[in-house]
Amino acid sequence: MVEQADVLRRTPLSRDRILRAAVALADGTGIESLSMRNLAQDLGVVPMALYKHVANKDELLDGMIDVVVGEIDPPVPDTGWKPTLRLRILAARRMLGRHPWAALAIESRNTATPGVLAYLDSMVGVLRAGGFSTDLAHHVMHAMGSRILGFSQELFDASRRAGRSGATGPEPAATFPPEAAGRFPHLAEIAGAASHDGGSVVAPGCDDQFEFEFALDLLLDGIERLHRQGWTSARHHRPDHVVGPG
Amino acid sequence: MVEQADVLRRTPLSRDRILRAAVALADGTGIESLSMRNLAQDLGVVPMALYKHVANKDELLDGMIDVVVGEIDPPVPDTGWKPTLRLRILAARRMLGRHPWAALAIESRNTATPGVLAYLDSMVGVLRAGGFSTDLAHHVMHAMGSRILGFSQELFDASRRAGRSGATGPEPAATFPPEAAGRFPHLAEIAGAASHDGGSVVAPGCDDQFEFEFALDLLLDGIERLHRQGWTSARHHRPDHVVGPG
DNA sequence: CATGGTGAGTGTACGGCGTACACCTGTCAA
DNA sequence: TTGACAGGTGTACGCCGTACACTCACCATG
Repeated sequence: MVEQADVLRRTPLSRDRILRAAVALADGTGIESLSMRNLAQDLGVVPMALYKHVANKDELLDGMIDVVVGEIDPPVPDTGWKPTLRLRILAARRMLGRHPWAALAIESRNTATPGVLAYLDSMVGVLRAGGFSTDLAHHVMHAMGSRILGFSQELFDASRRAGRSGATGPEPAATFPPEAAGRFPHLAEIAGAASHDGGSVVAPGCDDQFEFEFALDLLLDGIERLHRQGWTSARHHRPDHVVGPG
Repeated sequence: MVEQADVLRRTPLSRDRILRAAVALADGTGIESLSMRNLAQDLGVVPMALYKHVANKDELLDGMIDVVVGEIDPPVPDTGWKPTLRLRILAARRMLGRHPWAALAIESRNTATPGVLAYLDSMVGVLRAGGFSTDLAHHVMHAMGSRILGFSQELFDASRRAGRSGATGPEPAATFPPEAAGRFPHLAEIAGAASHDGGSVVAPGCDDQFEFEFALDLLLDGIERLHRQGWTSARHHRPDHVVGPG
């Protein structure tokens, strides 16, 4: 025991070890309970020791983001831009499933980390290789937005809840209490409409993965259509904002 | 002077007055510097006085959200679901322009506020009135996600920056420092590609409003297509996740 | 071997945060 | 007149990030 703790304490701190411990801590107890003090304690070290390896908490978060973004599977060479993008976005989504805190963390930062930039750059590369003009690729990247990193972009994302990850089972309807059904009839009507009557779905709630892929494919199909039509912003962009794929 | 302060102090506190002051404070100095202490000081009152009217800071934030969501123009009756949705979403976006902190605040909360639920309910109502099945309306609401509240859904939203709102002019490229251009060639190529060569655009950066409407119309057009085709999840939802609008 | 610089880890402290809890005080019904 | 009560106050606790001065092991150099 003492020996093991001793070994732990003797293992030298390093930026890498700190980042890995921070990711593990955030995975386990949620990002909101990731404090420099908790992290230091996990590492068997005094809080201020961390500051020899990371500038401050913001930089720590940036590092954590790059760690998890680096986990996203690289793009697999495929027949075209569309399946390549699709598969990689689904891979990013799997990463977010492992690190539910990452979405909010990335969105809260005001500046892009190198890892995120590298990811985005490679995604643009896929588009360009698929024959997209710089113009269209630009607008497509904006239109995809955070979805290109696998974000669900739902208003109330169950997996985003800051508390303990994993086993968020008990309350699928926590965001829509039953007593509100009367005041919001359309929502109530909609809520159970994920009847999934075609499949053997067990849960009464809706299938997150299905909703994600539905939205993703809706977007990708629209993009493909624009690409085939040779869409160009020159024909649509007007100062009075009569715009759009129309 | 003393008299005015006295009048201020004499004006009884109320939940409403607190919420309005909180919104004004967040608008002015950013959500991150909205503390119970600062807010109390603005109101000429001691911090703990606030707790007679709001349960805690989370409930305060919920109240603030409902205040600003209530500012969104009501839906204007129109020829159909598409322009109605479009106009109201653009109205929501204008609200977010006035209250840049609101997007992050709404996304960070894990439970829907009554105001947000009312907004969503009315949007579902528009879809249903437009002839959407409960099934399709359900999936459409998921696919729109936070965009239905006017969220840009961009990864690095300039207006989301927590600091001072307004006059964020000086650094449009803060998220993409020029020294990174070499390491991210595709991004560099894309960055300037918002050439807008068809219009009289002044700024070299891209036009947020254009990008937003581009993405919105891409989505709405796709939805319209599904609607016309009588899309139903029964034909697409399979347990093995071969899904999508295809 | 002595020495002195260097850098990792430590200890203390400060100002801020949300908020529990006991307290005062002005108002108003009985 | 009184006594309950609601709204505002003061103090205090335990968190937070982190500035700053420190100890001390290590190692290149004399």
